[in-house]
Amino acid sequence: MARITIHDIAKELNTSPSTVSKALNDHPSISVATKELIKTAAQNLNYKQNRLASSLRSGRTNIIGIVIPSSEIGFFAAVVHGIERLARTKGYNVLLFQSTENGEYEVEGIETLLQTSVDGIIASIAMETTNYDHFLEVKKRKVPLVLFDRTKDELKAPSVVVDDYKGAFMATEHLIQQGYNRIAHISGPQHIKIFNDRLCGYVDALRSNNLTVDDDLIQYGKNSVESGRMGAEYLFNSSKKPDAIFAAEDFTGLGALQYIKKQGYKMPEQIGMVGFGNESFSPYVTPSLSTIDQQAPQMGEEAFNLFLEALAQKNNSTAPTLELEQPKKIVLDPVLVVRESSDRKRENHS
Amino acid sequence: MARITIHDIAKELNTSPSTVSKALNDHPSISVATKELIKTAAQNLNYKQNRLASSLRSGRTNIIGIVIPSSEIGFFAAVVHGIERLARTKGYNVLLFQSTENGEYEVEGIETLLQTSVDGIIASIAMETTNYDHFLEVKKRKVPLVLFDRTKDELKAPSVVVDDYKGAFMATEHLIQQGYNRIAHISGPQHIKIFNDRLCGYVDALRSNNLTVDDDLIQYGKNSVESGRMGAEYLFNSSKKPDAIFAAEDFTGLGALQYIKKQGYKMPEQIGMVGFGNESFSPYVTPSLSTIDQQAPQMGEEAFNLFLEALAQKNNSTAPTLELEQPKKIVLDPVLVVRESSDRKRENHS
DNA sequence: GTGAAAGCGCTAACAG
DNA sequence: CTGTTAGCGCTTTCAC
Repeated sequence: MARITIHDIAKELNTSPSTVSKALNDHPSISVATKELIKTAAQNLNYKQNRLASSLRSGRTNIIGIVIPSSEIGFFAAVVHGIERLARTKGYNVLLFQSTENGEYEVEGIETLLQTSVDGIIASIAMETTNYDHFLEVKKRKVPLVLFDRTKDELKAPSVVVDDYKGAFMATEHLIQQGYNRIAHISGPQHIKIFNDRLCGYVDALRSNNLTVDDDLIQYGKNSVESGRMGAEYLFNSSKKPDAIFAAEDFTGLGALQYIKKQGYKMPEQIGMVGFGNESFSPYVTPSLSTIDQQAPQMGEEAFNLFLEALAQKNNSTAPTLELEQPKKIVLDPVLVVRESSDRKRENHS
Repeated sequence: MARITIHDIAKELNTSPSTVSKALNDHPSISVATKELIKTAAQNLNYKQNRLASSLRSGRTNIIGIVIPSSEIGFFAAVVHGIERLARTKGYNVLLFQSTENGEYEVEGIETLLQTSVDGIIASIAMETTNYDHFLEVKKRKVPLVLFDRTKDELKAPSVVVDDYKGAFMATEHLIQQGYNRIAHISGPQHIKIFNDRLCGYVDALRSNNLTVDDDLIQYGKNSVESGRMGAEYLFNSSKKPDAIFAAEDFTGLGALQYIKKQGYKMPEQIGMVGFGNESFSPYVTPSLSTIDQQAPQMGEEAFNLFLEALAQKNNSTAPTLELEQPKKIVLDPVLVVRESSDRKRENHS
């Protein structure tokens, strides 16, 4: 009645456990006939491999760990989807951790993944993280580490990001082309690279279009609907009201959008707005929110591919892993998604 | 340079592996002094437990498997959050599978969880699932199984749901109280219990308010924005136009809402609308969508508690588990969330 | 092409 | 309170 093991199958067929193991793993040195025999017997006995035992012995789990801030942020959920979809085809399963932007939870998550002997870790760093020892630990244990979106160059891990600078530049220039010229920016925490990059893209787009950069038009929010609302409130109560806002991500943009609507401004006629991230709600708000799409599913797939590369490199230990060389960094092209909130030229919204 | 094991610690301290193991696990039979000693040594050597070995030996993984249709549906993401938050405090980790509503993936997911020897499985059944053998397999292997939201009574597993009938009744009655009287319903696949329950709640609310139930006002959709749009289109092109819609979930509601807006109807003045599920986008659409909140985080916590109960019952094998008795079923109270799409009496929207 | 033997790292009796 | 022993179920040399 207890769980069926390869010993049971071996006994049943008067053969040895090792033969059964090899047969079930399609080892080349087993004849097709016995493989057949063993596989059907396994089916009949309703045998299920014990992966713990297998992994303990072989040193591989075929599990890849993912650490993200939150799967309630559509972007991360979509990246995970991309990873999973590809991982499945390669025989990998996914163990998911959410840090909820909390540094300690992130440490715990990494710890657990390491204890579980995952074959690799793909992560996007939590907002609150300031110490990176846990990631260094991953590298020290020679577990392949790949970062995406919220990366950290100092960790020298292969990574995949969208070109945040370019995306911000595109968003800002789009607003300029729509005829807005007092464009404000609500950014995020500057210790996170992507928000700084987006800020730089915004600034450079203004400059290269001969618009002045006004510090008073730059707000620093915390990536929430609420902080977007507050940022907009501040901007519109200042002496230098903007006529458009580029928000560093869609949640902030949504908050700002709500405030602007509430104040009775017409959007996009009077005020324009572009977000960043193409969140799932963005097409559905009114006016629908223009944004920069970050190519989430691709990002996931690229991240998984980087993991496979790192794994191959690790196993192929003929080369002693030149730690000196720069890790591979894949930069995806952002895509501008124009919706009602910035489409002043057409004004084709209902 | 290789991974540190308890043997290394034992050697270091001239003691035995078993003592080290016990100390690290806070076994009562070890003196506080040696525990102290061993723990600091472990820290210094940067020891990390090998959970595979531990689990293989002990028979417990402290991992709980979750199978959901998709974490891109806010409700499921929120339930998972609820489970995780509680599980963490009890020393459990979560292994997450998404079936993407696909029956085969669901089978694969369950299979993998079983192979990984998770201590229990919490699941919500995929739309496409019609065969339940994989869930029966879980029970056969004596792995505690808990279902939530998309449950199946025949599986005789403990479960937690929101009172779907009551929620639908509340939603419909709310529309009636707002003065609507030709209330349509866009439902979901009827082989899924919750959608049938919601349909019944709708019907009974009409009846108990002396409104006639008109089959032509009932549409059967597939839980997507698109199918909501189509359902609404059909209803508004029929000879019997409704003046309100109760949608079986928010995605459908959103699609219907979009169609209605596009047609130029004023909402809620002319047409009222209530959804179900309180998706993350629902407060942000225009008009914001009234809905039934399903208490997702609570649902997650209750589900985890049911798992703990089942586990306790399994271990406490003095009683030979009366399979005859009905499994525990927790029914949460739904909460009506009134927003702009149905708030005709106040009409306090911007 | 098949089987015997060893052991992955840990925990759980049990003896001391 | 500590140490010895055995073995979880599997994979992997290495003989045959």
